[in-house]
Amino acid sequence: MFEKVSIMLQIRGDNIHRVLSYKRAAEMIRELPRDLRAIADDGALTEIPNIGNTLAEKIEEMLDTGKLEFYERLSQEVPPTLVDIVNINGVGPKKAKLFWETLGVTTIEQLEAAAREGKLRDLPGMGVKSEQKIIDGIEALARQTGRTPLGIALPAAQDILDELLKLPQAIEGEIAGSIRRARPTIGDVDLLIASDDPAPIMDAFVNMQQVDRVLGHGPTKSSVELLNGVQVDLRILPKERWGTALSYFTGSQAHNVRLRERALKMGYSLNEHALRPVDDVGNLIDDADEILCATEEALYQHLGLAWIPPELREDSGEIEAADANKLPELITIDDIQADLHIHTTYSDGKLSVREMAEEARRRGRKYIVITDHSRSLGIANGLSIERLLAQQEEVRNIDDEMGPDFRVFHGTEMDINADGSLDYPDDILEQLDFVIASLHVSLRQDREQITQRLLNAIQNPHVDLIGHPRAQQIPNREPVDADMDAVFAAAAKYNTALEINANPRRLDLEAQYARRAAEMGILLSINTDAHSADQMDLLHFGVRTARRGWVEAQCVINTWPVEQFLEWVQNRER
DNA sequence: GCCGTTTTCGGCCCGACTGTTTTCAGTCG
Repeated sequence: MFEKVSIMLQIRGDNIHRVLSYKRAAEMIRELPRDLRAIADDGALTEIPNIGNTLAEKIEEMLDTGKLEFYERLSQEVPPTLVDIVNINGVGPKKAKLFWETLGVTTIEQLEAAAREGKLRDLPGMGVKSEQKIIDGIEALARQTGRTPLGIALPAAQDILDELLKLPQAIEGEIAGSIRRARPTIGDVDLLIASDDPAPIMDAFVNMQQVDRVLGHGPTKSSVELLNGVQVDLRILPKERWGTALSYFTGSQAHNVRLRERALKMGYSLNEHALRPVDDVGNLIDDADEILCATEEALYQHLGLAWIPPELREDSGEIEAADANKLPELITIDDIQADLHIHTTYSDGKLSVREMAEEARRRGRKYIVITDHSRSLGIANGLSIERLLAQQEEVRNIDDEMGPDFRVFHGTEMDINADGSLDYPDDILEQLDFVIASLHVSLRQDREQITQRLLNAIQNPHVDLIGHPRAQQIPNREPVDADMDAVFAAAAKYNTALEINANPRRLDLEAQYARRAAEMGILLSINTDAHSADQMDLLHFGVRTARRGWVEAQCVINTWPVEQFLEWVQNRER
């Protein structure tokens, strides 16, 4: 609602900072790891950054009545459907207002018809090209499938970058933007290349075979839309400006704004090229030399800050932490000792127990747990109690064969059934080394039921870990509607760990929830949930997600040596 | 509309590219 209001205010011509206030509030609310209602009940709405008294009141009104009177009134002045028109690439609030006031256009359909009839070209500031651009933009919008999952975007971006880096003019390159920050979904791909001769690289870029249309083509910046609908932006700057360029192009925008504000207070204007000295009122000092930063470290140092890992750059406290020298020591992929969530041909995996063990060992893991699906999940060939016990024998044998330096344990990924019961009885769970409980069915139950199912699992003394707790699938399946405050409270109380599932289709818990869990002292576990050997290579997505959640190694149980892991599992059951 | 190592009032980051204009507004990130 606030995002919509923000755009409507902009069309109306309100003060841009008021407009941005609504926009920032909307962004903040979207990323919250708690229910807005729970925060409101605590009277803590204004503790959310960018939410002041006015917006807090509006939130309360919406929570109480389901409506916002301010929006209703605004809708009388500005047709809400104009918001859709602003979503067309190349159309902003000014053009939307122009089309509405001169032609009475309020919907995308009307705009497309007007454009095709050639009615737009004669409007002030418009021309034939602009008219065609709007038609293209509407067609592109129809093709768009929304945000791209990180798991798709990252390898695709790497392919394009590798291709461009083959050119002799390219010195080095990096994927920047939200991919570098490891957001679970990506709006567009941002690439940065260092070069003193950008033109040939730009030309190669806009002429790549997978390019559908060129959105912009300049000497230092170009944008294209690929045939698959993904937008890719390329920036090229000289190597001696790499630090400011990479920082700028990594974002987030909110983080950049904070850095630039900080630079101004220190007497510098910061952009992607350099730091430039300014006077007291912020005007550039003409004859002063600019300060170049060849590395991000140098830039942050000039700003009096420790280097901030990209995953933290969301203006969610990282600048304050860097200022106080209290940045977390983020977990790295080398910290991971084990994979506690692995499937085999016993259920729906592609490889045998032995093959998965060998693949895990080859990738440097020190121990794994075999966790196939439980009996009720027929679609995944879930294991009956008999098959589960037979599997245990095989796991024991393979564990023996592989020697003391690589351990194979036996567990299960047990379903939390729709009625809230667990899929194996306690006397069976007791015999397993490690128990994951997960939601796979009846995910659209109401909040009370879903929450109770999760609590039932968390409270069972044999359940060690809740697998992919919110059961989301990116980009299509929304998370379950659970009371996460209650889930976290129970996990803390019963010392049950929560998973960060590394598969890029899940990334669940998401970062903001992982952060909150870790702050509450809840243990986490980053696992691949691998059904095949190559899925074991997706581990880094889970680690990146954990890093976005400010997670340090010691609160992730599979960073522990095997002895510590076993001790924890055994002690917590008592 | 938010917010405070200068401020409870008066600020609020910065630049590239396009298309329409004769110097810049609009859009985007």
